[in-house]
Amino acid sequence: MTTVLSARPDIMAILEDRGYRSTMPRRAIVKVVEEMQEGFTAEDVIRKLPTIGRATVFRTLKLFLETGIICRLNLLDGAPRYMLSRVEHHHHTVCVKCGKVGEFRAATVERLMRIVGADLSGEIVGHRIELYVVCERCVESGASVPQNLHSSLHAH
Amino acid sequence: MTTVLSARPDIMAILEDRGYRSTMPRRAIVKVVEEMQEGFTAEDVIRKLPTIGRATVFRTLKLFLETGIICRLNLLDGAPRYMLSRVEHHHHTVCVKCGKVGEFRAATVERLMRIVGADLSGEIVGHRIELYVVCERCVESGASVPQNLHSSLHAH
DNA sequence: GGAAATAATGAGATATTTTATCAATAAGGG
DNA sequence: CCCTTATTGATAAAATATCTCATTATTTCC
Repeated sequence: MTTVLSARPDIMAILEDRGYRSTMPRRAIVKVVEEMQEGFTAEDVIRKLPTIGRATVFRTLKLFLETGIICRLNLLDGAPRYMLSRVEHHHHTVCVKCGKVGEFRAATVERLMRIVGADLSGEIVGHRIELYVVCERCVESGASVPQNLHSSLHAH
Repeated sequence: MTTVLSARPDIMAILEDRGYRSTMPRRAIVKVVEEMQEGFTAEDVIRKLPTIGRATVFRTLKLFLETGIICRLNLLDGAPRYMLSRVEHHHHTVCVKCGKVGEFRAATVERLMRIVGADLSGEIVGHRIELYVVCERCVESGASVPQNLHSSLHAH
């Protein structure tokens, strides 16, 4: 496992290369997304940019998602959360106590996909792995996993 | 990989063992959930049971989720989808063309968790793996993955 | 640099999904 | 059968997301 630290190259260039225009709202949202800590929601962006229309924020987040600029986390409940993508392919850890989001990479994951893929009738085009953890700080504070979460975490 | 076929034991008993009451709406929803094909939505259940209150359906699905009776899939967009849980721990495949949901188990997954866990500072309490695939039938019909999906499938 | 073409925006309505409230009802224990 | 209390249903409201379309901004082309 390796923690990925590299930041995105010039994000507006990614959009322009695909024929999208460099507009004020998009630049503003890029800035906010870069500054915002991981796991922000659409509403967080809207709050930070009250002069930009709601629809534009949703449209832009969707665009950023499609172009790989941000990625989306589907937590167990509540609104989807976003974070700036890193260059390299990776996966997320989510602390079930404090909600802290981390990331990890593992060569084993890629190998796993090959193994599973060999046994599958279709063709694998992507994957999503989310690990639910109790982060170090929460372990230290002695917090246990809420009982109601326990089953749903395991029963996929 | 093994396809898991075993059905749930008596579902109402699971609830009763936890002190929940066996009510008419819950029994009706259990029945619907058992009959419904995988990947149904809350709205599907509501449509099938028009005499039962909306709130009750949502409350009951949440209860079923917490008790592990059903599990939830967070697809790339749209409302969350549910399916009856199987006894054994497993994961899901989702066809990005036709939405068909499948499932798989792999010993490698469990091994992967141990490997990743050894490198992580916190403690793993659960995991979610979703494979995005093009299913056999869709491969045959020559459908390709929508371009806009491609990035978001890989950039986690 | 200016005009034409068109991509993008904003405002607000609307749709969708989910939760809260609370009086009425039904389930389970004795 | 009665009591206690969990559960329900109707409805309102919250939370989340999309649509519409007239207006504005960006790019392209000359």
